[in-house]
Amino acid sequence: MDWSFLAGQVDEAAQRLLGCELERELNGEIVRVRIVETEAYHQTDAASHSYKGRTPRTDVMFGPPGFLYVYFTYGMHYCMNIVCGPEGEGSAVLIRAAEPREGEAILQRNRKGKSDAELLNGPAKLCQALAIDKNWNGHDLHKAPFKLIIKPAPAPETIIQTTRIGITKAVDVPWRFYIKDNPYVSKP
DNA sequence: CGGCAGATACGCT
DNA sequence: GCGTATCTGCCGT
Repeated sequence: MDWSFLAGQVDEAAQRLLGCELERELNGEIVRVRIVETEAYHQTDAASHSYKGRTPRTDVMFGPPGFLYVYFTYGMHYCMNIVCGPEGEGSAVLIRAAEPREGEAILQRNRKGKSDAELLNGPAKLCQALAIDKNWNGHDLHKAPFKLIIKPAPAPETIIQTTRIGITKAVDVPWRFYIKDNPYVSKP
């Protein structure tokens, strides 16, 4: 697979990831979801974990695209990022929400019986639904076993660009992107 | 349905 | 110590 579509500017990569599918294998069963909401984080951006430089925690963000940066927050939640941008630059795209495409029953089981629009409409919910935890931090998506793969897709119809959610620094940077009128977005 | 409190552990000061 | 790229349950409309 060619990862060059994520190697440019991180805000462009965040938009290219919209519409792409994530396919997850769980106990031999397939779960497939479509990304509908993303946020970009860059090392020159005070809201980014990479802002304070390369540390053991943020190291993977400075690597090449196609790796996962999974962090733990609020004492109980995981959030999943896809490392983007050129190697050496600390940038990644947070996957904030997705739309169920296949294996909805499995998502529901992982999400305490929630269904449809409440399965994947938030970064920590998405990780819970797809069973992504700290063991996935630093994971190389290029390599087998492919229990998680990403399938590129053409750009969706209309992309809305706005400010990011839940941050206290660089609050005006408009690096949140989502598919217009999509009911699976975390917060329209 | 909107607002608020509480949960809870880790990285960094 | 402190702040956090969040979610849930509980309260009131």
